[in-house]
Amino acid sequence: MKLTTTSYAILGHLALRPWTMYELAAQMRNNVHYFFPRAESQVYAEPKRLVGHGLARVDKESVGRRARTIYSITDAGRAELERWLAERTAKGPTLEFEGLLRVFLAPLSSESALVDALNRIRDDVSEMLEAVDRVGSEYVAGTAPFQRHAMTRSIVYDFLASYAELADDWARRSIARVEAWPELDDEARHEEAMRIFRSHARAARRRRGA
Amino acid sequence: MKLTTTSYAILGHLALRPWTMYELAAQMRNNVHYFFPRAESQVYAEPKRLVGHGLARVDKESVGRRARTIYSITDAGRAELERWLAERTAKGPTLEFEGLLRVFLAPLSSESALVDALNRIRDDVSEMLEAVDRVGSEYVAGTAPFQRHAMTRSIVYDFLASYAELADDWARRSIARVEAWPELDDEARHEEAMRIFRSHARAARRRRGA
DNA sequence: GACAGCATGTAATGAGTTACATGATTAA
DNA sequence: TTAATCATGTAACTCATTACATGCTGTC
Repeated sequence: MKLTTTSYAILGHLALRPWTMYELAAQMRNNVHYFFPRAESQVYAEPKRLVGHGLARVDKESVGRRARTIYSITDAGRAELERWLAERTAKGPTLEFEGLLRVFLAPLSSESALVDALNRIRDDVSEMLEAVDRVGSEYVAGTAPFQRHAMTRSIVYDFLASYAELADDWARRSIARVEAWPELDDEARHEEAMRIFRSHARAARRRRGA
Repeated sequence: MKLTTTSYAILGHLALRPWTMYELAAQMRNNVHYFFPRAESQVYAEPKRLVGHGLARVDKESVGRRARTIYSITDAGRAELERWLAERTAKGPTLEFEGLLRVFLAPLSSESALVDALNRIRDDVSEMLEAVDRVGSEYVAGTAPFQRHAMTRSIVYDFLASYAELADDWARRSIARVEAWPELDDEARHEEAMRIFRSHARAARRRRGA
């Protein structure tokens, strides 16, 4: 029985309540999408495997002539999920960031391409910023679907919101830096870059001290 | 001719200077690993495809009886790379974060499992923090292999360092929050969570105002 | 009568990973 | 002479993605 992390993501959702795959796909899109993105086709495929392993159960219902399939967790599923949650995390966080690769390779192209890449990043981040904000205001209003889990959700939310804010702030200040380059000579530009390296080095020292 | 982003990552490195794949693998491990992670086997496979497309060239050298294969970019490769760099970025940044999924599902397990997951995250992040710090001090010392690209590299570095600092700060404060839970009643815990949501909502409003 | 949203998939493909294998060189 | 590092891959696999395809239901 080989389950993937995706399997446990779905199984975990089934432990919260039963879902149709359509609902679950929507839920994943709103909630875990920013730290565990999966294609919809996966969301539809996984539960069948879970059923095959006896970890989930299917119930057929219908709305008029349209069928809907409701999946719920079984006792075996709950046990397996608990086992997994007690396990040590397999993989550290990974980031995949094509835009940053373009910044990295920017000396090979033009400054305008660099600014374009940074602006494109801002567009992508602004979507995340909005999504995060939407979820946040649901919790503040007390209307979130899992309001009773507000404490743990606030931890996840704190990360996601901080991350999105950081990405946007970084892109903004970087665009400003690049736009200031034409006014600086080589020496001044280099010195300005060194300020960045040094400020993070200072932060690292503070961290080690604490 | 279908090239992947990985192809362009390699091609971009070849545009900086010729490399053996061994050197390049090491370079990727130190530099782009945190925003564009790829298995070593990929790094060895890609250049052959590039050669097949006429974008790179191989030269055989030898150190004693040991062969080394040096890859360099061709004019066609440089042109193709320029074309790609002018193109609009295909994919936004994505994060894959199993640890955060465990936090998300924490209500299904124990508080100690939650703290374990957060501590595991800190371990993973501390590696990144060290790696970033190592690279940063090379630039500060003026001994970095691509010192002449310090300006653009400082942009990439700024993101990576900020990100690692954020992740560590977040994990720390979250552990502290969870550890304070036993001293609070339900009401107080909920209120404490709401403070998090509200503080990011305030940040969002400021952002919209600006 | 049309369109947005509900609901569920399949087929083809592929990019990338894991695990392994091999051997030369150099510094301790 | 042992270990680290230089150097280069292959084979098998698998997880996941892209791109459809289909049809019902409720609402404007």
